[in-house]
This record gives sequence, structure tokens and C-alpha cells, in this order.
Amino acid sequence: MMHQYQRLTELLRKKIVKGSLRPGDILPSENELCANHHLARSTVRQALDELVKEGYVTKQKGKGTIVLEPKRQSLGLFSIRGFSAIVGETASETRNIFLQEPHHTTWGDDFFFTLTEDEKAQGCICVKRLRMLNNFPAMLEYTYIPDVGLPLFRSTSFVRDSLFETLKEKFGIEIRKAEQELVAAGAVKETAKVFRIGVGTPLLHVYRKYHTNKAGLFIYSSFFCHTDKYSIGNTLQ
Amino acid sequence: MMHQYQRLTELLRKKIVKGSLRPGDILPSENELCANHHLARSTVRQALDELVKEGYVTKQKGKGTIVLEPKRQSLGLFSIRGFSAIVGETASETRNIFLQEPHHTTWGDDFFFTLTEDEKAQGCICVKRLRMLNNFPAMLEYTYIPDVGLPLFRSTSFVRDSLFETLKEKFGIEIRKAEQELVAAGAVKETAKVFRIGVGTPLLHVYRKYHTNKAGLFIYSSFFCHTDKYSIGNTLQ
DNA sequence: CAGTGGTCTAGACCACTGG
DNA sequence: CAGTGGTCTAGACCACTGG
Repeated sequence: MMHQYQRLTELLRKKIVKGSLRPGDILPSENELCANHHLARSTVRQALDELVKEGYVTKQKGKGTIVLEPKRQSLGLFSIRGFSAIVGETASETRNIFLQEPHHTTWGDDFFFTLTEDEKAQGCICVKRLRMLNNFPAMLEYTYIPDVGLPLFRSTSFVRDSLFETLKEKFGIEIRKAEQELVAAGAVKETAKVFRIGVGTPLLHVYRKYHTNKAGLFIYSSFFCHTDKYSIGNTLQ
Repeated sequence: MMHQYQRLTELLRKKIVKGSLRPGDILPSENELCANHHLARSTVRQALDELVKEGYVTKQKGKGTIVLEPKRQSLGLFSIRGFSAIVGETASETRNIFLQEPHHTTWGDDFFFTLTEDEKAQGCICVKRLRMLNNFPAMLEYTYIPDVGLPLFRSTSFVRDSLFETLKEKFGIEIRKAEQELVAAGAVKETAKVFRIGVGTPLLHVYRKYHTNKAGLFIYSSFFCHTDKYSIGNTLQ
């Protein structure tokens, strides 16, 4: 069952995405939304705060709630865009190549985040993917999910070719936030081969810990980005 | 003048930072806080939401509001830690070296974010700093502030050696959120010299656009990180 | 000046955790 | 079961933007 503020968030989000509300437009005022949807003002504000957090709108005291320019193409909690001019075009075609199907394994001895005893005992499911942007190998990603008894799923059954969408729709697991560590390092032999670059080419190496809606369940990811053509972007706070 | 929820946030934040509330402790319940501080529950919730956003506490339905492990040393909107073991010790001693004092200049022709006409006309104040962590040159940062008529300030008058604290306390400018772009690239000659590394050593290059509490005022930053010893960290969402 | 979003009050019912 | 945080109502006063 959905809450009333979530229904209003969804309704307004759809209007923005579909274009009946355009960048620069001002949303109906909070009082109008109250009247039109028979809601208390705090409920309307809860809905609007969600849209602010998602980056669809911004609020200005005395003026109103204003629709922002659309966000760029996003992958997980970040977005990718052409690097030639930092504010460049987004990659139009993205494709995932599964180098290893989801499979059960143990965490390595020196896993990059500290694990709880529970997590260590459970072992994990690992996926190894290469992300292609316009046929350019841009990102090599290892994702680790603690094995909490999920049925093993194959890439062919992914929802919209997305691991996170799959976790959400099939298992009710939603990503809430993430911590990440950033490092620049030269490509080692094996990685260089995947990217078709020379050993030592600078790569961006990102370590992520995703927090989910399930208490105590975290998803981990380690990925390399070849940023000669595409940079990766974040919004902080 | 401060709002009541801000006063409560500050009071609780201080208790956590000073240690009278320790990690794992449960805060007084929302109803208790209401009674003790003579506030409505929505005001108390506003205060607690702020602490959640700042990463000091987490809430659990049915249980309460729980104090989290202290965050790591932070610089701006990110934190830095020893890289040897990703979850390593924080740098104990940080120091800023001003390579160029705040000075007025023009934006370059190919500035890394798109500027408005107003911003272009105003020109900017630029600061060039080298951040040392335990005497290791870890970060070279260029910060650009649109010249909206701020009196030129010198590094010696910085509040707590921090640009952001200075902007906040002297000019009422607060950072709300930021967008960033990440790239890995080899050091060029001039940069290599500053870091005392070889040309071509992989560096993390970050471009940031900070949003402030003043509508239309953005602060820009471009920085290089030498991540052999220290990685930089973020929290997303 | 009327209208906006920001803060705040004093209530209510609910699903959830733990004893 | 009593207590918790999550949602929701129906009001109020305020500082701010723009005509």
C-alpha cells in the first residue's frame, strides 16, 4: 500500500518526466495542491521534499516550486557524460556485457570494506559486468551481494537490464544511500586487456557500499572507469 | 535568529560530538524530546531529520533514534582516509599551503562548467591551495567564487583555516549541495612538480559545482588528488 | 499588497520492535 | 503489551518575492 505523499510525488514526477511540466515552470502552490488533492499542507510538503531530493524541482521562498532542467542519464547513483566538454552530451547507447554471471563465492580475505561476522558467514553472490557506452568500454564493475538466501538469478532475467531494478522488483530491496571511496591508479594487465588500453593507463577506481531499506543488508561494488571519453558524475548531499 | 529545530539539532549534535551520547546509544524518544523542550512533534522530527542527513544518527521504526559511529575527518563535502586498508585511520594532521592568495581574475575561455552571462560579467576570485596530510601533498585545489562584491579576504583571516567556514561566518554564504565530475588522468609537468611525483602518475581530478543558500550563487572548484596514500570519500543521497 | 514557501502547534491513527 | 517512529490533519504566524 502506498502513502498519500508518495502518490502525489509520483503524480508530479510523471508530469515532469512526460513534459506536461517543463523546466522553468512553477508547480501549483502548496495551498493549491492541498485543495486539489484534499491533503494537509504537511503531506503536500512531504511530497515536494521528495522531488527536491530527487533533483526534479527547487523551492524558492516567496516564489514557488520550480521545475529544473532534466538530469542526465544515470547508472546506479551516478551519471555518465561525454568528457570532451565537461558539460557534454550524454552517452546515447549503453550496453552491459556479463563477463561473469551471478555466482556464489566467498568474500576475499582482504575485502575492501569491513564485513560483519554475519556477512562473512553468509558468503556472497558476485556479478562481473562491463559497461559499454556507444561501444566504448567505459566501466568494469564487480558487485557483491551478501547471500541472504536469494534465489540465484541470471542476467537474462534482469529487469530492464538493471541489477538494482531487479533487486527492487523481485526481492523488495531498495537502495537508500551509498558511501564511496575514490582512487586513481594505473591499469594492471588483466584490466588493461578488458578496456583494450595499455598497462599503466590512469583509471578511476571506485569502492561503494550501498545501504538498503533492509536493516543490516549492504551491497558492495568495486568498479574501474576509463575516463578518457566519459567522466562519471555525482550529486552530493 | 535561529529556529527552534536548529537549536535542538545543535544541542543533540554537540552531545554526540562531545561524547555524552555514544555510538549505539538511543536518543530520548520523540515524545520525550517534545515534553522536555516544549516543542510539537513535527518540530522535533525536523531536528532529528537534520541529524540523519548529517550522518550522526539513524532511525528505526519501533526502536528509536540510534547514534552512529563517528564520521571520518571531512574536508568540504568529502572525507579523506588512509588508503593502505580502505577502512584505515584518518589523517591526523592536515595543513593548507596557499600557492596563490585569493585574487581577482577572469574565468578562462573554456571554464569547466557552463556559466551564466551574469557570472561571466562578474569575473571571479580564485584561490589556489595545496592540502598536506601528515606532510604528504595529497590535494591541489583551485576554487573559484563569482565576484559578487565580496571584500577581498586574505588567507590569514580565514576562519578555522577553512574557506567554507569563512564564507559562512563572514558573508552568510552556506553550501547546500554539490555536483561533481570525476576523471582519472596522468599528472602534467607543473602538477607533478607540486606533488613531487613523476609526469604521468595517475591522479584523481574532480570538478565541483557547489550550490549555496543564495539563489544563483555557485562556487566552483577543480582539484587533483594524489591517491597513493589517501583516498577521498563521499556519501551519496 | 496578495501569495509564496518555512516554521510551528496540538492533536490522531498506524505498523513495527521488544519484553 | 507499552513504546517507538511514520503518516496525516487543520489550523497559525512569519519573511520573502513581485506586481
